[in-house]
Amino acid sequence: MAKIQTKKNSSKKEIIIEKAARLFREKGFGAASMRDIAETVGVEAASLYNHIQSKSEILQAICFKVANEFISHLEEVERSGDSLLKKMETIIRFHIRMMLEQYEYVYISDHEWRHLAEPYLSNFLNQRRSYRKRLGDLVEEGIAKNEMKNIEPYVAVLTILSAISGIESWQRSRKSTSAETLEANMVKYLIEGLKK
Amino acid sequence: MAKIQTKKNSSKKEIIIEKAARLFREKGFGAASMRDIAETVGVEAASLYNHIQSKSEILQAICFKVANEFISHLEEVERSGDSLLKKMETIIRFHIRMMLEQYEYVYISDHEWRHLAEPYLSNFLNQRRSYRKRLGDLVEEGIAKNEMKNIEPYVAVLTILSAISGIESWQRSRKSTSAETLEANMVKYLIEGLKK
DNA sequence: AAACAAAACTAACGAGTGTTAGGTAGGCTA
DNA sequence: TAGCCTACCTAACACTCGTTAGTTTTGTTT
Repeated sequence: MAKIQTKKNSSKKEIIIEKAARLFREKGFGAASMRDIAETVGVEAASLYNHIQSKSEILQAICFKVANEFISHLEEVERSGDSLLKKMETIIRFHIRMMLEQYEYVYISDHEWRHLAEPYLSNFLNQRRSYRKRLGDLVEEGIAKNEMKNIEPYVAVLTILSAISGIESWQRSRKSTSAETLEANMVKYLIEGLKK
Repeated sequence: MAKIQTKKNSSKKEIIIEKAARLFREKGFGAASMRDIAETVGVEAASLYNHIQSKSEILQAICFKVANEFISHLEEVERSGDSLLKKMETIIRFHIRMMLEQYEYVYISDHEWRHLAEPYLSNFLNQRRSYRKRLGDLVEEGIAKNEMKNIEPYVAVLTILSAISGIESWQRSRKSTSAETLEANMVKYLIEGLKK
């Protein structure tokens, strides 16, 4: 019998994913059980299966939602007529804001993707590799056009993306430094370090 | 009955920790079972308990070994008479080399510490916070002495440490870029971005 | 050869895992 | 009102988990 996707169904599914995301981030994918998720949703574990097909499906939904957002933003930036340094800054700011506004989802996509089942795992890694390659091409062009320092593009991209992903550890203690200060200073460091 | 620590005993314990580290890194602490570890050691799971006290103990040993190495290196650098920029460069290079040479251990200390049990968890986080604070003080002094750009010290430290920890994702595909290129270019990016 | 301790083994424990089967209450439509 | 579908429930299955108990093998020392 085919599942009919009603409004109620899809919104409950979204609630489940949202609650699960919180738990996956706090305890890790493996340590967060279906019974844990069910409890925060306010339902028995078995009832979750009226809305989702498996625990894996939740992880897949989260990882690919995030990946798609980054890819489509990149395509938008690539089409723009900005300078290469400006393009990189736009991308860096987008990453930082995603990390601030969609913390749970981005964190999981960064740290729990290894628990994806095949073929989603390979798929995810291919998208990731391709995304980084395209960022590297932007840096390479920026160097060629004398906008940027001669830093090996792969290493520059790795440095930038890793630095941003470390905002995760700021999220746990948001007290002393504001989000604005964080964004402004990290952009300053990463962009001025890249600028010729 | 007190356990007697013979030479054989301690070396077998080290083997167990080494093999476990590999598995913790590959599958995560939660997903790597004692039976997995036992298999790679070439023994039954129950036999592991002749050498270690618990699965947690393995994680503790790894995390604190790494933490202690970083702390004692920092103390050495603090005592040196180098400029502040040079001090930071020394620390950055040390972090990168640790990431290259003790990949498994450093990775686990970076990513699996959340599975530590109390009171080790709090202890670990305190050491981490104190370490970052001391790095921040170096940056703050570097700014005051006009050696460095005025980047919020906490953000600068976060950026540096996160960037380096991202070398993890390079380790998985070591083909195109050599370790030397990686170190040289990352140091260049992080130091020149910091230099006034 | 006898004695001893270290380190391996088998077997099992209690708890927790994702998931399925089968049943029931409540609301919408014919 | 009768039928139907959705979303919940309880109960259970077939594992796997870390760990312990009790026993046997192995290797060294007297």
